[in-house]
Amino acid sequence: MRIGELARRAGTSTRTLRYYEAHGLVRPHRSANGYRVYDEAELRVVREIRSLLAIGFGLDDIRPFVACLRAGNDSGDVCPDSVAVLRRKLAEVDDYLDRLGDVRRRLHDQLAHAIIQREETCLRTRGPDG
Amino acid sequence: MRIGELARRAGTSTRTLRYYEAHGLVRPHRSANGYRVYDEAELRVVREIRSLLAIGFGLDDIRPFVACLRAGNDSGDVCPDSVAVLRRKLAEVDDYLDRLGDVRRRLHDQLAHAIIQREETCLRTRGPDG
DNA sequence: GGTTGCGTTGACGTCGGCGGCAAGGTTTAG
DNA sequence: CTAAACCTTGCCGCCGACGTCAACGCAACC
Repeated sequence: MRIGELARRAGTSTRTLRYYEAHGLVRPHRSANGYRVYDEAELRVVREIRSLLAIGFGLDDIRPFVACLRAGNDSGDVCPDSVAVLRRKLAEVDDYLDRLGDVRRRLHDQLAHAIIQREETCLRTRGPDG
Repeated sequence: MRIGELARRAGTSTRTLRYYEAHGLVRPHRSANGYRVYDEAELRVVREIRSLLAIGFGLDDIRPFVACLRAGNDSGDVCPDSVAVLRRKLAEVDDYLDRLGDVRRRLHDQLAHAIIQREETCLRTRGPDG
């Protein structure tokens, strides 16, 4: 399979596949004319990469998952390094959820306060009877 | 007040203040020698900017709040444009919280699955008695 | 043999909020 | 007089996952 077909089947671009390769995540062979040739298993790899990117992983975080797949496992998740990353990411997400919750509260309060202020201004401007 | 003093009092850098100015958020006068001169009210403005940046606003989002302060209001929140931004941001944060919750669940499930897989592998390798 | 559609490498652009440096001018303190 | 501490403008660097050319080679079809 060449780069165009893999890109289509993985739902991405050739640029992206070359980018992953440059970062050591995908490993094609080369045909006589220099074209990249991917074997079937790489589709799985690319899908794993895309899936993890989609939930906020960086390419560096993803490397252990790819290695895990390449080691012959059914899932990229089951190797110790992958599990370590999953744990770390879960902690990060929990942290971020906390902070985002704080932000939400602050936004909510600011909004409530702003609306009350506007109502009071409105009353002062137009008299207590509205 | 010149740029260095404002930077110190606002807890930021001169580079940052020039950046805000380039983006139309802060408006110093100029003294005869070309130095930026800020009046006292700008400290309030810069603090508003920093506060909103800290909770994830972009400079474009912040512009209405600055205008609101400059219009003489005690708070940058009370003007219609600011309220609109607050509403929009609250909605964005809610969306993001939802998606992050989904991500959290997926991470949690993946982690649980990975650990179960590892235990099973362990049992198969070392026999049912551990 | 010309066109079309693959492939290759290389390099620059994107977004946003700055950091940091260069190369100067100004002011103040000693 | 000089050094230090301010200030000015301008421009490149950063991060990360690519998009988007440019300029070329290879393959296949009519």
